Amino acid sequence: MVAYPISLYFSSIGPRPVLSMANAPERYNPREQEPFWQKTWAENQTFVTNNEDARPPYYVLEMFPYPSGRIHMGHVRNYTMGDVVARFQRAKGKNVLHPMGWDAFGMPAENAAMANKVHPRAWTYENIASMRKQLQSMGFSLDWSREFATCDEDYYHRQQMLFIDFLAAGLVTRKTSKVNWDPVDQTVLANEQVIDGRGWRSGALVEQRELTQWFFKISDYAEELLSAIDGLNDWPDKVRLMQRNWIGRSEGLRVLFEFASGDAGAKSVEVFTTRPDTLFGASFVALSPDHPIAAHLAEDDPALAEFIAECRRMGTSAEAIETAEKKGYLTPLTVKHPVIDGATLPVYVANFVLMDYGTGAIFGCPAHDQRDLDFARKYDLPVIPVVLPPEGDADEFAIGTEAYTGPGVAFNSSFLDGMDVEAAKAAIAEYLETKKIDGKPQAARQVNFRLRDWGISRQRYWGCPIPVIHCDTCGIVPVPKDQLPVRLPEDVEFDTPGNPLDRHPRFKHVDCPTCGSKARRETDTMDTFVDSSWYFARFTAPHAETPTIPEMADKWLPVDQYIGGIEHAILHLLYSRFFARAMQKTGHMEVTEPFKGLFTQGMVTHETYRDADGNWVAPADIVFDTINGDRTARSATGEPVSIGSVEKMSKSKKNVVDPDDMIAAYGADTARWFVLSDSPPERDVQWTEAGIEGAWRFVQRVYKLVSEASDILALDPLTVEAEDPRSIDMLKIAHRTTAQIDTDLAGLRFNRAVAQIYELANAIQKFMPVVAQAPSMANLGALRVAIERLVQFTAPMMPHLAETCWRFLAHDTMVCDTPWPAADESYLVDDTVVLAVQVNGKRRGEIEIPKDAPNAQAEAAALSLEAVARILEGNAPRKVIVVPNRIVNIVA
RNA sequence: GCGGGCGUGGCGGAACUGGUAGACGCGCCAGACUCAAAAUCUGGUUCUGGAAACAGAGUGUCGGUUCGAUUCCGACCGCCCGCACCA
Repeated sequence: MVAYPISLYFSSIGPRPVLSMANAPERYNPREQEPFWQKTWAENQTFVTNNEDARPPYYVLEMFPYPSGRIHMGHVRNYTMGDVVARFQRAKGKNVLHPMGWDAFGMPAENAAMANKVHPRAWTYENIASMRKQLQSMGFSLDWSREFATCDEDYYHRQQMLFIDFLAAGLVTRKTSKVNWDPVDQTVLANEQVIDGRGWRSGALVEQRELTQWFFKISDYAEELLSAIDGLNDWPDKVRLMQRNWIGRSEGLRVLFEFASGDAGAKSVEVFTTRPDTLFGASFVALSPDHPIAAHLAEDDPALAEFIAECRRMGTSAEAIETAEKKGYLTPLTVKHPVIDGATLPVYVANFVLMDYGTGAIFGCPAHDQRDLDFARKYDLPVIPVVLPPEGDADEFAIGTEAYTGPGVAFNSSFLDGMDVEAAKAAIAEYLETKKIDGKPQAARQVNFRLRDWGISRQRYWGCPIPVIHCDTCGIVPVPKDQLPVRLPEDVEFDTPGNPLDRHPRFKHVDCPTCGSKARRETDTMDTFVDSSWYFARFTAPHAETPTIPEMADKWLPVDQYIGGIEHAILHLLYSRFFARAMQKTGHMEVTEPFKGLFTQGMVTHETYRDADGNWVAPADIVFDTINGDRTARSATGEPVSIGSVEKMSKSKKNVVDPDDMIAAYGADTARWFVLSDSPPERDVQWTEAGIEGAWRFVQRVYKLVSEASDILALDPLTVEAEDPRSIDMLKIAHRTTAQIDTDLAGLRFNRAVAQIYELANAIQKFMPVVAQAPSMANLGALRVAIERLVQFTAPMMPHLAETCWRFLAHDTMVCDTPWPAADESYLVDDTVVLAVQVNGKRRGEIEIPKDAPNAQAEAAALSLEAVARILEGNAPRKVIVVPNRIVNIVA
């Protein structure tokens, strides 16, 4: 049979399309239909959002992609979910904003420049062009008129304006911080470029190096960012918890320890502790390798200097520091124990003490802190338990290999004995606050945050230039707004590592905007997290001369539904929350929380394959056989291939499926349906060939169902109305499905909505022969309701197929413009309910009784069951529990 | 190392707030249609025993709370995400 393109039959979306099922192709052809509808939507500007539209606004946003060059299945899944939300809300009568852009600055463009001699700009925009094409072939309801890339001059220009405003508002500061330094390549490395302590290109041992850098003062907002989490009710609890822990508010005590011996270059050292109640169990003091006292000691102690140097070769990531073996260097210093007269404690320099948390010095109480305990066991220090667990015995309680960190009462602790942990903390604080060392109180209570200021300086080319000039006379001078943007120069070389801006004379050497004397332009660019911290606001007025138009930002923000990967749960979301506050402070909008609803989706995974030599093999190059019931794989050339574990799709393991291939083979709708089916959206989904084929079959099934239904609906209705309860059953299912899908889509439980749609399709399929045989008004009416709803429910997920089907049902409008159907409550209630009957919690039968029947009736019906009587053996039940309309449990 | 999460048939998963475990899909088995195959349709499908009725077991492991636990609590095992310069 010749597959005529349906577009021949529906050559316009005008008011009178020609409908003829007689000539329609038997199978749905996405290659014809998908481009047709995409073109139709584009020509009609169906998804272009008007800011002035009177309908209630709804802003749905997916985390924008990095333009790596190809979309991957993770993108397909993420953007399909967002599109379902957008199309669903649109059908619900909202004015939906659903934009797309590109997170386009970043390291890969510079790496490509070094590897392939291609300019980062050219590389990036080429990637954007091909990815845009790919996304467009998916049929997403995006407003492409608002598209931008963060590397667009327009965008980074406005970002520089924001920086200048933040600087004026006191939200920016400069201070030193450590970076990974590659001594061979003479360049700063990202954490991911440090592999086992060595630079990824040079292989040289990485050193920590101090640089003066730009920071956003996010820590000023620590308390506010923490407390506002309580209001983020539409965020996953796990993300809220992660953010709380990241901010890490802790109440503790700063305690001065006076030196007893040795030359520290100071009279005392200040430590921060959250467990001052364990002070009587202290057995050492440890300083960060970056502590000034450690530096002072190292001046005359080459061994210590070497130890500190060794610590600095660990790289700067917390992960590297904390997973390294705990090591300490015993200094000649001792300190006086603050609460035990005459006692002294040794002072170590230890690799696990961080300079930028607390005071850079700690006291160790090994009995009640695991890290301290490991350290004490290693260096043979005393372990004195001072907190007794509830029901513990003070004479017998001892610490083995595990520290006790739970609740209890103080003991071995002089005047604290008998107090619980909280009371002991208060008592010791009160005591030390009144004592003086060197004229200062020995302790002060302090609220401390783990959250550090946000370092935004990057010594790289492909980022937003920080718009300031360093003048020897005037100091730091912001570039005047009328001289913005500070443009990235085009003529740069990537032959040598390091920052091309720093060796670019015309960029670097400028005159001071204030005094006109020779000055230096800042050559650091901004962290790409800055770019992604306000793009959601820019989408509300993407062409404005200013960063935002405040009325537009306030109209749309916060984003009603934000969707992206869990890997962004902390940094990106926290930075964006900070940015919203900073933008409010500087008058760019009123909203302080950028994302009202947040959804974090899981990854797309796939089996891995390796050939006999252990090389990874791509799924596209594999043929599967079933031998003795076992699934085996071989390469296209017949070589055996072993099937490995299921892992996140990654280029390195070649277990990737190219969305383009899927779209070419099955069409966008099938790919969309597959990524929504089965797996709950927050969980990882495994891509399987069987799964995609199942989705393809359902596409064809819907098409066939609708075309058959449209034939039946064209029958002449019987003039005599036959009473048919089956039409009522059909309507009940249709309305029940309506109610369920509404809840499921609103809650982003796409997999459940998919299951509902399958059930509706199954029911329609069974009902159609009934209608064909008895085409009464009631039956025809029920079929029309059911089949139209089936098409409407599939529309957000498979929009092209749904539009085609909608035409078959004699509509001359588009389904994407059709209001969402409502469930009729009267079809949702049943007169009777089926209750399970349990004996001792085990299901033994069921009873059907009227809904809301009295408990006594349920009990009587349950006891009259034969299976129940058999188990009771004539004995009276000890107890009967009736949960109305749910269950009866008999305790024998 | 620290913080967070996940674990249910052969497979993906469902189960509202502690109330019938396995909806729906995939796969498989049987049947229909076909010269045949594909496609499609119908039925079956947690495991063990049994012809069946039915009985027993069962939601990573071990234990606890409860009339009743996939759901709550504790310990453990495995996998995943983040850890501030990947995006």
